[in-house]
Amino acid sequence: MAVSLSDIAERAGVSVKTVSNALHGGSARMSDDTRARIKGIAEDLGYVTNLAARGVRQGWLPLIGVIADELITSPFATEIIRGLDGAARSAEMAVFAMNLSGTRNVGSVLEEVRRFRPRAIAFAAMYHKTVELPAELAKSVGVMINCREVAGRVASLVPDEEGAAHEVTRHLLAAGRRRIAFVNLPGLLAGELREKGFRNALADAGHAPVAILPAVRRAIYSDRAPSLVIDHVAALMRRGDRPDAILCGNDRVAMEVYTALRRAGVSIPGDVAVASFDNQVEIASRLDPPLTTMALPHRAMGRLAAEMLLSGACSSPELRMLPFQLVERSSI
Amino acid sequence: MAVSLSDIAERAGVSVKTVSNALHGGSARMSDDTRARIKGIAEDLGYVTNLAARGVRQGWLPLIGVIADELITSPFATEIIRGLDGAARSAEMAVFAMNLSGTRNVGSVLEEVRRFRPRAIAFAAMYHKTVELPAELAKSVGVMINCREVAGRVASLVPDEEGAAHEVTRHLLAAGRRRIAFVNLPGLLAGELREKGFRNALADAGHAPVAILPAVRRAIYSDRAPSLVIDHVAALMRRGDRPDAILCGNDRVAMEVYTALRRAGVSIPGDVAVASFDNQVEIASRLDPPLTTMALPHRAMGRLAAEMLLSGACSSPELRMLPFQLVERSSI
DNA sequence: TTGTAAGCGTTATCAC
DNA sequence: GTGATAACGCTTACAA
Repeated sequence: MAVSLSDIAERAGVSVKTVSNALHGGSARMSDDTRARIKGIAEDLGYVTNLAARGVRQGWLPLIGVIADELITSPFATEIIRGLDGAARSAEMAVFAMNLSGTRNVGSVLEEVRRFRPRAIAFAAMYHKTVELPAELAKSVGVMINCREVAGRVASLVPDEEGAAHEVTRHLLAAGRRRIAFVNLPGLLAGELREKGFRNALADAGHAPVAILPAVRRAIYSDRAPSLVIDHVAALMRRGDRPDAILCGNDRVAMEVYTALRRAGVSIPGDVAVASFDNQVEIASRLDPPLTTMALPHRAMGRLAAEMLLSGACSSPELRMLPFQLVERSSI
Repeated sequence: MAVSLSDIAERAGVSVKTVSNALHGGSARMSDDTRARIKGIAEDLGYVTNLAARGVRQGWLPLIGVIADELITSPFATEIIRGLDGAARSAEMAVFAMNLSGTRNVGSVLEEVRRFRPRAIAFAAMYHKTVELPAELAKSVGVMINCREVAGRVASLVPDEEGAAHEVTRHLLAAGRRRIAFVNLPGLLAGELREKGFRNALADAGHAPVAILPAVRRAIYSDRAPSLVIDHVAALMRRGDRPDAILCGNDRVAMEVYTALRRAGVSIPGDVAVASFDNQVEIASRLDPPLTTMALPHRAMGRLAAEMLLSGACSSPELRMLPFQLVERSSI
């Protein structure tokens, strides 16, 4: 069994409480001498605080529980954890992530997390979406990250998709592009909002989109089959009014758009500028040419979530939209 | 404060112990009637087991602590967690990951993890590497995942880089390729071992490599600058004895090799076959043509690690190498 | 089958 | 400044 306060107390010839004060009681008044001596003994013995014991006493463990709606598999999704972790650490807390995979429902995972008596609980989605949380569960969750609770019972942090689309579209316009097409993600909330922002930005500038195409996600077919994006873009480039810029629903779509443009003998950005969303660095920085894209505010969402949870600022169930950041590379 | 066993006991008119038996004492003998009644009350009251309290009693929390040497940022690295998580869950345990980022050293993170009194601790590296663990820390760590402890004091699980390279090279040879070049990762253990397997496979078949080039990692320069891989491969293709296959150090290198080949007007796999390592799906499946690559055994390492930790089979500090899996797409 | 008492390591209360 | 003592919620040992 690990060394405990009483082991130290015995060795130091003082009471347990004194040891506790010396090691953990920040401002408890005691002689510097005693304190130093006790700390020395603790060090010698290899004492490590038992947070479980402290947890019984206090009613909670210094943990921020995170329920992730899918296995945290996408590279930028881990940025959410990174943000949470940084902010949590400042408060001497740790992040405890639990994945909601397969058939497990939110209720059972939430209970699993609650068994550990975390100080606060967040719910994080891997893709921006709407989530339905049963009323009794909503009470345990302090903040929703990258998703919105349908009933609006829980504070939510989401990326400002519409604003980002507006911004990147303005950027394309500022670069002199006028005939802009949008190859969108089908059936995703993010895609819907991005499209809205795109349309608004064009309308504000007095232009009309050349085309808005739904991208067919390769995953629907197979890992190996070519996606329909290629055909769509090929058709687009055969039109008389071919675009001079293509905005893509995300970086993965952009990767396929690049393939299509290449096959059509179109140069980027000479003939057609390309821009996108997500800043999935592995892809965006290695495409040829490197892709200009709007970076998702995942880290910021994580950090803000932790700050809200720990400061108890999650009382009002407001929806906060965080801005993307434009990452300029050379595809425009 | 949350509802406890005594709340249930009071309501049920029985002792705390009886409630404990009813809810947690799997085979404890008691009337089905009482048990059902108690469970009903627990349900009504919304009872959630307090693992912190149980932990004080037992001396440990049902956690597998994982110390990750870098922020878990690479998409396949999360597979390690996934593997651990699956196996841990079978044993009613949870995985508790702690990142070793920035200036924090292993000792302090290890202590941070130990404060939570996990049942077992694993150390996971994001890239296959050699790790030096101070002797006193090595004792707390049960297994090393994706890395090897220099002193050989701790059981280690690593990918069989050499075997994978041997296998994929044989695969290229079986496809009729004879003039194979290798664009390697510089300064990485994985690259070194992969190169060794590559050389051996060619030697076994009585061939010699056309060229072995160190890839210069783009990250060393900047997110936006082109990598030297492009120049290297261009030079390679201008040679009289140009290769009919290129094996790449990993999928990201392959992505740049694709760019270089494309610029050189070389078709894949018609003129040159390409194969690689990692199976970073986002990239490999979306390249044009989709990339044949050896998938890292991250999930298997995670699962095996958890099984070893929980069965106490980590006593012998042996090094186990797990096989990659060939994922055939259409670049060969 | 159920109850009682003790103990896990910590912190809080209050007395000295 | 320091020390008893109780308490947190749970499990174990033992008694009924």
